[in-house]
Amino acid sequence: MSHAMQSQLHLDTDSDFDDQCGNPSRISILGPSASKGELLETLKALQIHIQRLQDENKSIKEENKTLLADKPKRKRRADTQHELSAHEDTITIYAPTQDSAFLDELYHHFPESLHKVMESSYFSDLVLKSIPDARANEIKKLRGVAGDIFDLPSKYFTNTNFERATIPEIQQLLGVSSATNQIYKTFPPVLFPGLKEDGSLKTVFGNWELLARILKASLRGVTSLHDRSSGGGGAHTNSLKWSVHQITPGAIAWAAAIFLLSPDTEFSSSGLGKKSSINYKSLFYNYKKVLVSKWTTKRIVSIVANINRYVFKVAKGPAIDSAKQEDHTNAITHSNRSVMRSPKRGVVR
DNA sequence: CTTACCAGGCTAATGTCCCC
DNA sequence: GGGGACATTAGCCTGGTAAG
Repeated sequence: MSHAMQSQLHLDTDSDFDDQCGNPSRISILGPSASKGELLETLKALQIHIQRLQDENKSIKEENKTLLADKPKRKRRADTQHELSAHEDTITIYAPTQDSAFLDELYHHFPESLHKVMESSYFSDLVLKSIPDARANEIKKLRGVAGDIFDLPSKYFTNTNFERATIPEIQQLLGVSSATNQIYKTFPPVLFPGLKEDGSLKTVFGNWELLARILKASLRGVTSLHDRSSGGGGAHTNSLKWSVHQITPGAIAWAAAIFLLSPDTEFSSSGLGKKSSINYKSLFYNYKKVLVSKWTTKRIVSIVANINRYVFKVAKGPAIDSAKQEDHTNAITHSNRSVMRSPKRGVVR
């Protein structure tokens, strides 16, 4: 999977795309005389393959995130490199723990020249330690803009200890009836358009705008939300560093985790909320399962297209002519919009 | 005491604007 | 076009807090 790493080095995403999709050698597998049935068969196989690749891509991104968080970017860290070579090759990779499995997987994604370094306990300590750290930074960033994302006063979120459980609007989003009745659902109203729950999950994740805002803030930086006529640059955003050009089921599932709304003040690595006792980990897997299994359905496809457009389309120059966005997802966009604008969302800021 | 997490302040990187 | 001023970003550090 070194390809994913290479693509970090250059930002020309289009050429990547061409490499994979327009590669003549792949097409020639079929030969010029392929029948319609063969073509369809191949197309089907390719679609399945792509789906699998997207999933794989997601986990690689997760790994990348960790690694990049670790990479000695700042000068300060440079001197620690010397200690490494002197370090005895303590091998902690073989213990059958989850952490070790993770490291083992990382191991295979790296060039051989780095393997020695990776076997040092210094490396594993650093990697495992930086995971909560990177996550904390991400949460910190999102808390700062959570008010914008949810259309609620930002003071609800900037202070982690704010009594979010007592706020009626948040109770509605989470589907709890009162501050004392804190039983959380796997699919709370906030995941549905217009906060209308649907047990059959026919409309779940229909509130793509909310998910898209979370993902955009996370991937493109907080100011990308306000869509101002671009003030300045800034260090590379997460989407550049991770070479993310489209969202994945895991990304949506992550954005859907309702941690920001919950009364929890910290995101424990166990995936369990301390105050709320929400099992975020199982929520994540539930959401991901639904998304992956329905990834090719018309409804999810249009949601994904909407999110992708919102997050990744660069709104350069004057406002994009809405007529130009005419395509098959347009109808869905509009219908969703009208549903989203329910009276409940008219909260003053 | 150690570990895990987070907030706030700061640092280095980097894109855009604007004036020459 | 060249080169700062400026804005903005993620990452780092420190210190506080809570739990084991």
